[in-house]
Amino acid sequence: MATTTRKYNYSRQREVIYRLLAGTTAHPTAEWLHLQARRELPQLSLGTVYRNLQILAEQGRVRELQFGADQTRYDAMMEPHHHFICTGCGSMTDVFLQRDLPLDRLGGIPDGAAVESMHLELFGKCSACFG
Amino acid sequence: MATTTRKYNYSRQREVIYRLLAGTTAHPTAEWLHLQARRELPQLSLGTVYRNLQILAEQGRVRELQFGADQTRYDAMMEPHHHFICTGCGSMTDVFLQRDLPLDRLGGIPDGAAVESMHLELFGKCSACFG
DNA sequence: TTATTTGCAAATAATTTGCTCTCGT
DNA sequence: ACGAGAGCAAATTATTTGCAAATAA
Repeated sequence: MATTTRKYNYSRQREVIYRLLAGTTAHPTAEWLHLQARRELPQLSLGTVYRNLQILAEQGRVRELQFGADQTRYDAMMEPHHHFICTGCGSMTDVFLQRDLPLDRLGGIPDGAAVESMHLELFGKCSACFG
Repeated sequence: MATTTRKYNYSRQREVIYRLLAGTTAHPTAEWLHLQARRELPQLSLGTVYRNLQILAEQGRVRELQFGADQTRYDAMMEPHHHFICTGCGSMTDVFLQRDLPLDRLGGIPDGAAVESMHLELFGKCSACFG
């Protein structure tokens, strides 16, 4: 398979986007990043934001997150971790496992399949949305 | 909050869609369901499929699934369960936990937050894609 | 100077919606 | 009869892409 490698030049836009993403725990969308980044780079286009988020993901500096929402969210926290998602306001909070999940307690993993990573989604109400 | 209730009439289209979904473990997309259902209901439109999948979800008969893909997938298996997702071919397999996950091993759940449900995503290669 | 990146605008693709008509009760 | 559901096409929305000009190496 042609895992065509690729060369990455420096780009100010990309670093601004990355810095913003690394500086928040809010798991923002491309649109939010665009809005923020424009305070520094008023010409920055949304297309460029998307392109750079893709590149950052290829570089392993950023993770794309999906959950029942319409927009992809991004995360610069690359330590393995999981998420608590508030079903009230949609906010995502990082959750860390103190020990690995016991894979032996899982049934139904297809024969011969190799699990490479896992992501736990916890749904509920955050304190602001419930108490 | 206005959880506006709603009345549901019987609809042949809806039941065909549900039956197809309940009859497969493949976690199909709206498009696949549309294609299949049209063998029985040649006039069925894709919009109707989407509308009915939404209603079925409201009724708690169907679950919407998202994972890094572009298309939403649907699942009529409503027992709590989790998923193994092949990063090669994108197939999803149901995974059942033999015991509940030990929530006490999780760190970082925001104070005062109430976890209501969880979904574990396991990523890896299925036997066809790796061996 | 050569490949990469940008900004802009136009193109995609999945999903939703408006409208009129038909069906379920 | 009356509201719920269908079909169709047009509209939305997030994301991607083509292209000419700008930038990095």
